[in-house]
Amino acid sequence: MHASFHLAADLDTALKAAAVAAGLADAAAFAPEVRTADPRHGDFQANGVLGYAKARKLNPRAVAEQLLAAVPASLHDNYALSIAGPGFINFTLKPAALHAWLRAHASVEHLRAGAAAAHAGQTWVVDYSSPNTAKQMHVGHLRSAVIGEAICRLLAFTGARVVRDNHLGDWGTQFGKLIYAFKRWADPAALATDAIEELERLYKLGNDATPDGSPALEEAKRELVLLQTGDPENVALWRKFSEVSLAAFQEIYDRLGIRFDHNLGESFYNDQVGRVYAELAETKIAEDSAGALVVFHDEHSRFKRDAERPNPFMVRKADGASGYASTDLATALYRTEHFAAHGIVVVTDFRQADHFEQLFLTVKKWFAAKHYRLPELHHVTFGAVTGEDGKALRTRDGGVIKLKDLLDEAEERAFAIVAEKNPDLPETERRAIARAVGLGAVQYADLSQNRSSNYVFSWDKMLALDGNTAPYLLYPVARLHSIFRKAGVAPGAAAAETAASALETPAELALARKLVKFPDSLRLASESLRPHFLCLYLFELAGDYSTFNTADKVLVDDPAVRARRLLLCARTLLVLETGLDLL
RNA sequence: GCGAGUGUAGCACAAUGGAUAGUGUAGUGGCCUCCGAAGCCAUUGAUCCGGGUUCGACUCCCGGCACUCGCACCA
Repeated sequence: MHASFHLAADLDTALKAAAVAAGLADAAAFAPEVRTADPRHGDFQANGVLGYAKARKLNPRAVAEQLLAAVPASLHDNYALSIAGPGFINFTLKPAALHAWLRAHASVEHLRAGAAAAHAGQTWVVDYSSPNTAKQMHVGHLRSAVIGEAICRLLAFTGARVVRDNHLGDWGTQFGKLIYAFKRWADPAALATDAIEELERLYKLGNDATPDGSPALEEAKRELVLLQTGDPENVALWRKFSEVSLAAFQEIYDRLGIRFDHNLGESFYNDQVGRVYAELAETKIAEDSAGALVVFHDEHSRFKRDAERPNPFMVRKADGASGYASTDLATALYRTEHFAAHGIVVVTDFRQADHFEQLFLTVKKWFAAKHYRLPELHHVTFGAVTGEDGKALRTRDGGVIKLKDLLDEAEERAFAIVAEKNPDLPETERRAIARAVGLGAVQYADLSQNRSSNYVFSWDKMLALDGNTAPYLLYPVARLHSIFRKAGVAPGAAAAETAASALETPAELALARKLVKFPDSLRLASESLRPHFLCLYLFELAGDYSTFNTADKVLVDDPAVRARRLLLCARTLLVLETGLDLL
């Protein structure tokens, strides 16, 4: 039945053609606005008739009738069409069409093939996680990593070449301080056992020992100059800091299923900021202000200069040093030129919104002046993680929670639950389940909401066995595998599926209707860079499956009924596993 | 002070300008000789306030209020 993957997109195309065929005035301007519908009304609905008719003083119901009369006959094979209310067009898939969709989408390749249209042939650079080296990752680093990775997977699944880039904070004054502290107080034994922990201790020592105006700070600055001018000892130390840090980060990334293509930190752009200065000065985009090189965006009400708010975008500090604005500018250029990025996505918390807005404004002016191709620029923001009291999440004694400890606790808590619910399982299996559920719960809890406000962290809620949580989604996966074990067939075995009879019961039809909407949820999630649309879809699918599973027994004696229910089970399992794999 | 983000049931969240604002938790009442009850079914309860645009507004615009955050050499 389906030439393409998106039923909504197909309907949109069909209605546009129908508008022309029906000879509607100004048919080219008609936008059908097809979207998934509330199941009470059908599977898809077209809302565009209302606006179109209103603007031209036509009766919307009459326009809708003209459209339906002009629609290709083949559409009626697959859908029941109706006009409702003031002029909505409703499309309800016929059971045979649902059945055909199920038969046609037998593997993840089938799902991927159609989805690839959204970002086909494009290169997207995604900048996420991006911690500072010489410090451990803490709870504040969780969201960028989790959200960024989900966005990468969504873009890749919809056809993009994705460049995962970890923009490490590995350069700047703090490394002078760290070297200063390292040379004085480094503990070789501690370095051998837990290097990142020791580096972090030295980092704090270095900070505390070098207050403004102190001789120690001057000494730390000299260490930094030595580093920047290639002093072998300091360069070697700095390299060691990076290596130790990356090794520690990778342990976390492994647990979260993240593997970066590049770790192009700020240091990588150290020798590229000169070009930024030169081009911004030459094009008069940047100007001198109190000795610093800055860009003003006066034409933008938000960044307009006034007595209270100078609002500069500081490209080069008065002392000649580069700041993060300059490296970020160089980074944007590198990603555009070297990776030929069609889009750049930066995933950081919302507090950096002003910075990135000014950065993007500057990039636009700069690229336009130099006739560089401008990629799509997206800043994906999210709120802070807070405790249940609404304040920043901290340990009991007020310290910062290490990401490693948080992930450990997630696994332990999940293990306790698994041990209680399934005491009969062997230890190794309980551990494996606990890892999947615990880590999955942390990631899913983060992805399932689209909050730019703060995110309240609650162990009880994220590990709850019901509600929009990872355990709730993993449960039907386990049950489905169990059913196929009992049935003695592999999910998706083609021979068994040909025997399937027509879908019949309300629960079967509801489940099938949900399954065919998977592509639309992917489109929504990937185009808006908001993974929670996919989470919501999977949650609803899991619910429809549970209802089906309770209402209709799969392993019944009638071979045709059994075959069609196994077909439904196979596709549910496929979509659930494919969807969860993207998160 | 200026700017940004966020305000949806007791709590936590959803709603791509569409039809009667969805879900989870908590509360109440049902469902296991039956493929995993980590489940299912039923039920009570909400758009911060005031204007505006629109055939239609949680959504867009204007003005308040509340909370969080950002405002020149840290990233």
